Amino acid sequence: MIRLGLCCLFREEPITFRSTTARYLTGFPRPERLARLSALCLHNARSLGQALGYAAAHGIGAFRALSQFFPLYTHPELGYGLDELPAASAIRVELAQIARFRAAHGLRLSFHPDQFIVLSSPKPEVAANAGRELAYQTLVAELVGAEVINVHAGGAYGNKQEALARFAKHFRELPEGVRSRLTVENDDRTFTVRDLLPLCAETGIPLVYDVHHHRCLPDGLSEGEATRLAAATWERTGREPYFHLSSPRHGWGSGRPRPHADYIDPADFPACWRGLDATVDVEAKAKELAVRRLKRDLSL
DNA sequence: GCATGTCAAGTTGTG
DNA sequence: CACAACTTGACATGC
Repeated sequence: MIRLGLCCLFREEPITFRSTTARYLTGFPRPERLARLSALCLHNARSLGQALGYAAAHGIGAFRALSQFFPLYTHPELGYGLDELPAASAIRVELAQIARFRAAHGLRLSFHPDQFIVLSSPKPEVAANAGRELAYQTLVAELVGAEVINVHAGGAYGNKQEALARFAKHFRELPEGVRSRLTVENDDRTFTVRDLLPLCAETGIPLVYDVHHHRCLPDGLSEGEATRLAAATWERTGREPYFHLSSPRHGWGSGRPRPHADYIDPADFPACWRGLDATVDVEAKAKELAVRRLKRDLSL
């Protein structure tokens, strides 16, 4: 059975996630910085709990958390540890409640680090920074019971094979908690499903199949083949595959199909996904409204 | 109060 | 060579 997932934010429901900027925070002495960050982290923890409550109430089976859940956690100057925050214990209580609620309702939780997380980089400091960021998201993932941290393969630097070899090398150097959660997604500029399958075979990393990216950057595989091959990379883990779906804001014939539309056109839902056991993250700007509309349109 | 410009990080591709 | 696109706001600032 297909379960639909909501990504990061709400359009109408009053559930918000707060952040701040490094530039602004730099102006305060460290104790006040930590106090401000603490308030944001506690707010975000409570909002994540509300988000899961909303999902459970509306038959939404998965939620993707914001990367900036703990704002600036890994920043080189402004970074901090959870237990340095004045509200650390209240935050831990919230996260533990979320973990229980998530498990009780069978909801899936995932993280999707930003574009700065590049495990294929030839620059040691970039790969090291990626490791720090992944360690942070893993810390939160462990506290709330999230099972997936999904990344793109990054840049090719003129040679995809070498870039993927560096990705695999850096992957093997990551802690077990990160490795067991990490997944890799085909993107719309560089790495296709066909490119990533050898990496997945070699490392055991599950492949998240984004059909919109596949349509923007085809690789000779049909959607049915890509679906089957991507799903096969999940079998070893015993977990349900993750797919991503969006519709083009300006239409397929517009010359710029990449930007996401407010809602999903049901015609963009691949016929070969019907009846599968899979989680489909809905990447649509109308957020919870789009998930609920698609659920209705597909009679899920 | 409300509108607007800015925001840590990387890479690619366009103008 | 500079800069927008990725995602997508939310925030601080300035009027």
